[in-house]
Amino acid sequence: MVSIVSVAKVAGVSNKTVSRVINGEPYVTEETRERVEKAIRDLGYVPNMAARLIRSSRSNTFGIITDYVSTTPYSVDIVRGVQDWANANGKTILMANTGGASEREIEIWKMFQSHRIDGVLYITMFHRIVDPETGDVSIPTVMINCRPQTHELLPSIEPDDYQGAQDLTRYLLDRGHRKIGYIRLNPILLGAQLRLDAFRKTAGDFGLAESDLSIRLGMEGPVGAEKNYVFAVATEMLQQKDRPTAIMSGNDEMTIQIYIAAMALGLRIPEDVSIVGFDDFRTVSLALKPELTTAALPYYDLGQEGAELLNGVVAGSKARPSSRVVPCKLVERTSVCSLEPRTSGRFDL
Amino acid sequence: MVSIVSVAKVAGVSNKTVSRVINGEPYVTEETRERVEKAIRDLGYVPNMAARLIRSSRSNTFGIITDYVSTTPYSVDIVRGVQDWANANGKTILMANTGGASEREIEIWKMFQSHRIDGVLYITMFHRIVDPETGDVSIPTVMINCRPQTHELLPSIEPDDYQGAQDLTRYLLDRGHRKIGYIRLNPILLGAQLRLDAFRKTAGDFGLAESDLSIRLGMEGPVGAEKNYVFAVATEMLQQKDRPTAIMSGNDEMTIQIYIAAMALGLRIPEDVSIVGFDDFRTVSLALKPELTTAALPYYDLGQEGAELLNGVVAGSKARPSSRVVPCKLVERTSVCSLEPRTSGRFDL
DNA sequence: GAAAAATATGTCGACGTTGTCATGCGTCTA
DNA sequence: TAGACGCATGACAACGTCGACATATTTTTC
Repeated sequence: MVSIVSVAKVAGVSNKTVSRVINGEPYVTEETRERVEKAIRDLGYVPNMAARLIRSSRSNTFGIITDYVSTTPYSVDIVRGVQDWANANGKTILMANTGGASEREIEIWKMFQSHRIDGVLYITMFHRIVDPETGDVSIPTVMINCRPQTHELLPSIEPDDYQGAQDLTRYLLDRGHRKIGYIRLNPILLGAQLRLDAFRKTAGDFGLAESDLSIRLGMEGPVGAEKNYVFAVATEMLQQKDRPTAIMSGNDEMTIQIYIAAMALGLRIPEDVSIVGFDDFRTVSLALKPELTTAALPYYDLGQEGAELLNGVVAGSKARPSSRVVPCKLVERTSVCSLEPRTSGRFDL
Repeated sequence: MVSIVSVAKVAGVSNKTVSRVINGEPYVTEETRERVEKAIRDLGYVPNMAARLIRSSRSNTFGIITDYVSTTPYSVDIVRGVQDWANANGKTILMANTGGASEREIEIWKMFQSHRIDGVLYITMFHRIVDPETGDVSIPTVMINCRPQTHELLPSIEPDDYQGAQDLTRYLLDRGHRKIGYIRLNPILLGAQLRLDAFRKTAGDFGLAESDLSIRLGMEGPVGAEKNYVFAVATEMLQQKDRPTAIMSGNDEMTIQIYIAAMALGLRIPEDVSIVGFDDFRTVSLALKPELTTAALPYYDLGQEGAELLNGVVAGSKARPSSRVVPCKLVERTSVCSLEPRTSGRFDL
């Protein structure tokens, strides 16, 4: 392997001078610099990170730990966000996933430590509460899409499920819907409660009575093996003589069944029922016709901001280990219609 | 940072002896070994990979390059497959994604080189033909879910789209379907042609005439901004007086619209039309009711086998740079019904 | 019971890089 | 014109690990 020494030899300078050129340090003549650069090109020299690390003990590397339950396919956008940030800032990414096994997790932390990682991003594939099994390893850590339960407060970045559901509810209210159905997400998901709370509160604040809201459970049970009531619940909801004019659902996946239930009853969307989803699973939200109005989880941004935050922590900013929250974005498509002249301004900013 | 030297000091032996213990070399007394191990535990010593690499110039690290068009959400299972293999075999994974930019790609290869990566897995998120932009870097490489176009033949691992479509077609024929509709995938996808060919050939071999097959284009245009005719095409197909008894579609995403089209026409699935998909996007195939019979792409296996193959290449097995193909798996659910007593054995193994 | 073999441990240097310090040279200041 | 200063470069050590080799101790062999 061609090293700094061979370059130095070819360029006729000392290895320290080559080092200076590589790192853009001052005090090198233009002429020397060019000679060295030519030698580098000619030899195809590439600096050896391992050697660099061994001297400076800064690896410029972040580790990513994921749990990787791939039921929520778009959450990998978090990783993409991190990678893009890392790329833009000259960091390297080491990746590992636990598959849920906690012995595995301990190994991973050891592995990270042995690579002298600068910091760790602990990423879960759905929004939840977890406690990282760090073993006795301590490396600066930021949690993304999850939050620690116990004492040891690690900074975390989470999606704002509450605000997302609030926006969707307002969107429906704004368009004149006064009887709204809500089919709930599996309650073991952290987002489920937040979204439901937002829905209730927002509708309540607007003046709707609890009787205007039909709130029903759509799924329950362990992730990956849940019981699914969505089709039945939606069918029932839509058969009431006083049926809702709009249905909100826990996520886009559930929405497919609501669509099918509606169509099976001969109802048109959005003329007869308006429907909104949550998550913006694009395989679903764009494939449904009419395309689905939904709230996009800010996965990519979570990744970017998480990396940014971790970088701050590593650099030593004594940042309060607070939990930051990133807003969801309402994606307006064509699954909702206005029932009456828009009651404008009611919820405008 | 605690190093081998501090351990040696505590244990009262030379650093070489510590090294021996760490690497499980012979010629160490049980008693010494225990003393050293205790010192390691007490100090929380973890070997420094960088230093190890610098000595042995084997990084035990694989790099992953992805293009990361996240339109095909489950293809990240490839990465999971690689990671699990790496974990089981003590390798580390460095990840980077191009986002499609080729300058970026060249940078990545440089970066990999500077980490003295042992080999590279070049992974695309949908099945296609690509030529890696390696710059002038040469590292052992295996391509997964894609295939090189030009001269420089790199080994590759691909899903067997042909066999998958063949299995699905046989499945329908076996159940008595003799008039079958087919809604084609975007032709710019490599799988599109393979799947269509398999469908045509298999139906033809069985004795169906071209007139028994209605083959229609469902999508076209650049990935991410394609034109979508699926709903219209499906509606039209199902309105023919002599309509097909079963419809195959390019992928599960398209299938949603076929379901909706069918329901809108008052047709029941599978009693009036049977439907099969392709890909097993579980957000869709499990969410549709009735659940969708489809062919699962072997993403996870692609990852595993790719890593395995790369390992062989790195170890120097002069393996022919052949293209290996991994079978798709038919996932039987409830979207297909039998039209007549099963013509058993026709296609049995 | 001496030579040979097997076992147990240590010394030293090298991997590729960069930080520290030293040196050489030209230019400015008083 | 001597001393001070700024710039350009080099010599050398050190980071943590392990391979090559050397040495010391025990066991086996005939």
